[in-house]
Order: sequence, then structure tokens, then C-alpha cells
Amino acid sequence: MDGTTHPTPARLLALPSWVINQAAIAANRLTDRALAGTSSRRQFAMLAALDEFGPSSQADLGRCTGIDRSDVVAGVNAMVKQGFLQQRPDPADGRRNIVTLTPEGKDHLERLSALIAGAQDELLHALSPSESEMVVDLLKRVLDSGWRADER
Amino acid sequence: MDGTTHPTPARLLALPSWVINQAAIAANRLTDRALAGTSSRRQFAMLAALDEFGPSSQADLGRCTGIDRSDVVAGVNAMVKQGFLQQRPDPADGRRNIVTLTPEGKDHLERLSALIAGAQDELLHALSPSESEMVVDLLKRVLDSGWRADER
DNA sequence: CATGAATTGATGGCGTCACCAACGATCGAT
DNA sequence: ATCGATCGTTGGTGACGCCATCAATTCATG
Repeated sequence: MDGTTHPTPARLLALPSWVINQAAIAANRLTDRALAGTSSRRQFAMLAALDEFGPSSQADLGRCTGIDRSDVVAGVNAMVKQGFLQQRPDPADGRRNIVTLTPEGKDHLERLSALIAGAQDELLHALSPSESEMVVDLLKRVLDSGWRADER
Repeated sequence: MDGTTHPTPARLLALPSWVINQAAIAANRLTDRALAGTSSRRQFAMLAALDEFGPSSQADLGRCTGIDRSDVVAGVNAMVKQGFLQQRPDPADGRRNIVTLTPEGKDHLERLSALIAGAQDELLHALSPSESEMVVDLLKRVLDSGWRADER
């Protein structure tokens, strides 16, 4: 190896899973830096879900965001403590907690959303808008083809 | 929320970073299951690099695979212990260790390669070959546009 | 040649993440 | 009334990405 140049092995570049993972590493690093400790990506996902679907149980929250039930707990607790979420038992089902987005939570969501939007631009500045759209659409089809954690 | 269906929030589907990350989660899960404890993804990357570039220092190994120097150590030690790698000091540079792929390591690499190839097919079975190629090419351009860990 | 900057292997640690197993409580269907 | 499924919760696991630091060594500078 040269020492000054660091080419990537062709065997890795030929692996979609490798390339996708490296892209995800870059994407996560950029968004984490953009968020800069204000919140985690997971919490943003939960806020976004609550904003779009309204009050939900924690299990539903986890399902639509792809987050494990057990991991939703910590996120909900933290954001309740911050005043972004409200948690109350479901009167119609004693098992469930109904989680609601507070106005402060909504504000926080919009704040985070702006920060994350900037990260997207950094991440994809090498691609044209139509190319960016193409990557996203293709990857969405990959996701739709299955392979959530519990399935299969 | 419905409880039986679990739609993904549009705000997340609109984020390239989110979609890429979810795809990476699926990709990693599939490859990890394919490897099934025979080796880690990291170790495969290191084997692939050594096979393609020949004996390298640990630092170079880490650079071309995107693995931190400190994490290369553990991987090398483990694979030396397994007989897949050989480690000797560089006579020309007292700081470096020269890591070499053994014949057993080469065999192991090919074994892992076959397992991982299967995972790629599972991952991308919803896309045509040309579409798969397109995703990979586009993501490679994203990677080329920078954002390795130490830069910037 | 002497000095300081840079690189290397290595250790230890950090926080996040995805995931799993289990539990008591509760609900639903039979 | 019973059994299976679902809920929130706890606890834990392993891999991962990353960082700070260290002594040893090399290299570039004067």
C-alpha cells in the first residue's frame, strides 16, 4: 500500500451492502453533527411520527419508526421529562400508554427538522436533485421488499 | 394509529439520511445473519483489503477500509489467533507492523465472500440488476464527495 | 546533528445502536 | 374461565464508530 493514497478494495466497492453502510455512516455522522446534542435521531423519528399520526401507543410508535419497543421507552421518558411529550394511560386499554406531542415538542420538532435538512444538503451535494430522488426511491423499494426485524 | 398497519411517517421517508440508514440496517442484518458468527463484517473488509493490496501496515489497512486504527488492532489480533493473518514488524520502519494474509486466511475470505454474496441477492431482490448498479454508483459518488471521519 | 512534528501500534474508554429475552399486567377470542 | 396475544418495562448483549492518550519511532527542519 502506498501510504499516502487509500484506495478502497474493489471487493468492498462491489458489495451493495458495504456501499450502503458506508453511506449510512456518512449520513449519520452529518445528521448527528447537525443535531449537535440537541436530540438523537431516534427522538426525531418519534416526534415526526407523533406529529403526523397524532397520539399513539408506544408500540405503534416503535412499529412505524422501526424502533424496538424497549428502545421507545427510554426515548419517551426522556422527552416527557423535557416537556416535549405527554404520556397517559389509555382509558380504553389498560396495557397501552398514549403518547401525545406537546406544543413545545412540536416546536422542537421543527427546530430539529431544519437542522437535519441542512445535513441532507451536505450529504448529497455531489448529486443532482433528480439523482438524489432516484437513490431514495430505489432504496425505498428495497425497504418495502421486507426485512423488518421480526419478520421471517 | 391503526395498530395493524404501520406506515412510515412521510417526514422520515423524505429524508435521504433516514432512508439510507434504514437500508443499511437491513443490509447489515442480512449480512450478519449470512456470516452467522463465522466472522464480523469488519474482519471481512480487512481480509479483502489484504487480498487485493498485499501485505500492509495496520494503519493503511484501517485507512482503506474506513476502520479506525484502534479497531484494526482487535481484528488483526483475532485473525492472527485464528491463523488467517500473520503479523511481523516492518524491518524498514520500526513503528509499523506488516500484516499478511495466510493461505488459510485466503480460503476463509472466499468462504465469507460466498456467504455475503447471498445476502446481496436477498437485499436487492426487489431491484433489477441495472437498478442495483445505479444505487451503488450513486452512493459511491456520495462517498467520493468526502466526509471520512478525520476530514474537515 | 539536534530538535520538533508527525506517524504507528496499542490501550482504554465512550455513547449509540439494533436486538433479544423475560416479566407482570391486561385484553381478546373461544 | 382459560389461553394466547399484546402492552410497557427492565436488563442485558454485542457490534459499531469514534476519541484521547501513550510510548516508540521516523521524518523534516534548521
